[in-house]
Amino acid sequence: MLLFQLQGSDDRPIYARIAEQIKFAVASGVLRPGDLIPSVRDLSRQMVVNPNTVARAYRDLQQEKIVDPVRGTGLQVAQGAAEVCRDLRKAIVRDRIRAAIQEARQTALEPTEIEAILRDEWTRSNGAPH
Amino acid sequence: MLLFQLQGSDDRPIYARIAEQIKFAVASGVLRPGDLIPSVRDLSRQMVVNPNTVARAYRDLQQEKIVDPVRGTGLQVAQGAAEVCRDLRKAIVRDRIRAAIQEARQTALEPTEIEAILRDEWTRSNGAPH
Amino acid sequence: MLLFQLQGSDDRPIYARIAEQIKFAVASGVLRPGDLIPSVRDLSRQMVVNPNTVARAYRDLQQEKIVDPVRGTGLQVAQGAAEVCRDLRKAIVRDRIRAAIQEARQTALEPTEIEAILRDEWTRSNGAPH
Amino acid sequence: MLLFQLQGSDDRPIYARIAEQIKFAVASGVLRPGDLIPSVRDLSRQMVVNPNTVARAYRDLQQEKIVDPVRGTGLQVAQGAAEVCRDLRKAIVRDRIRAAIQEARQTALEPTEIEAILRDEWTRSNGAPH
DNA sequence: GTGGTCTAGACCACC
DNA sequence: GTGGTCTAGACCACG
Repeated sequence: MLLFQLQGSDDRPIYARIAEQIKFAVASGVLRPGDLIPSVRDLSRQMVVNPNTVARAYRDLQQEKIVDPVRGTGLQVAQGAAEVCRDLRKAIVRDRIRAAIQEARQTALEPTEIEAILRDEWTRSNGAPH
Repeated sequence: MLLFQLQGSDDRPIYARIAEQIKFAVASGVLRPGDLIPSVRDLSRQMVVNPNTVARAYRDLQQEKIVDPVRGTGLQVAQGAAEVCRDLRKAIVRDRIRAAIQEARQTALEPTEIEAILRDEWTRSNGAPH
Repeated sequence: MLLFQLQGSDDRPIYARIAEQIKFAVASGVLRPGDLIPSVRDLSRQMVVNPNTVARAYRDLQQEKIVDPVRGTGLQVAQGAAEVCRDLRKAIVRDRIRAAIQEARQTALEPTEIEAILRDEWTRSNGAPH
Repeated sequence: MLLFQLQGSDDRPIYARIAEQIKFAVASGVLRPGDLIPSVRDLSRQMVVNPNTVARAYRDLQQEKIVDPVRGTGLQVAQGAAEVCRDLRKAIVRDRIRAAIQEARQTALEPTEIEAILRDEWTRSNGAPH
């Protein structure tokens, strides 16, 4: 059974995180083209979130053509979605890392220090994988 | 002469970016304990921003004990501020990088792919330094 | 029904008095953890004060972790807040009394005279309770 | 030699504290009618304070008839000043204590708790006199 | 509906 | 000159 939930500290809007989770589920193959995603009502109950918030996430997903409406049934993962999401996922990851590094540079920290932090955090994340 | 200005795309509030710039200036030694920071009016003129917005940033800096008020004169960098800001700066950088890596992991990307991206972006940032 | 209002003569800023009233309401149990505090707009209307002034008070309360934001809903009293506020209230009272006594001593008044004033004012305040 | 200096934490304006110190010196007999008070320049240097600030304090003292100008010489303590200051001193002390007690009552603390604090702080101030 | 941000401009106390 | 407070009103994101 699919389980979506909000992770800890994160100041991004809830609807964006919900949409992202769906995309990542598609990207990793947990959800495949043709699969129905959870109904707004179900997901909102499961996540203890206002239904409007889930609806907003789903609206965004429709606009991005990640999901298609099926009359009287629900929303299904669109045909091209898997590939789109895989690309998207990688691009998102890359963008965030790029931004983090760029910001680090702008603080006038020594490049060697930044590199040390990068190595450090990478190995650390290997040691205690989520 | 000190030059503060708002960088390009950044969705954080203006006052937060102003406060951060001051902190980084202190961290890097451009501003030292005892120095007066630019007056609200000067800085607001220089940055083309409402004086209240600068005032808000300065108020936050006071609460964090980064600056001290000198009645009728202005705000001066507090005594312990340099060290505090250096630590702060490093902590901020570290946190952002950690968050970026952690999110990358949560997307179920292959670790080797993440590592590749890290390397790639790091060298890329060296090639075209800020 | 909760009633907040500005008391008579007091040269402290309005936002500080608003924040203090909230704290005291929490300390005395009128507001309990999980309760929503009045909305910025409601309270500003009730107190005949600019909404920004109330917002400023609420922002301070957030920084002190007395209240937590619930996105799109309002601000609720934080979990640990009751105890914090009780301590705070007592500390405030104690500090003010200590300061008053200390200043009395510094004026080179006879200790017996100070003590007499203390007794006098205490009984007087009992006679005509607020 | 007379020594005036600013005490620690106190958010009242500097000029008010200077004026108060002069008054208390008169009340306690350290300064007597006819005595010259320090010149603006001397006192400002001694207290490491802007001369304007001392001048402001002296202006207030003149308006209250605590000191009289002596042409080409300076300011001297006025004739009736000693008695005025003694009364003033007591009134100030009394007012502050009254205000402290009144505020304590408004916080909805138990009267017994307030009384305990009063006793406690009074004995404490006896134990470690300034 | 909620709070958050920003602008504009007035007034004040202090030095 | 300095910062601090307050008002008025606009706009935005979120639920």
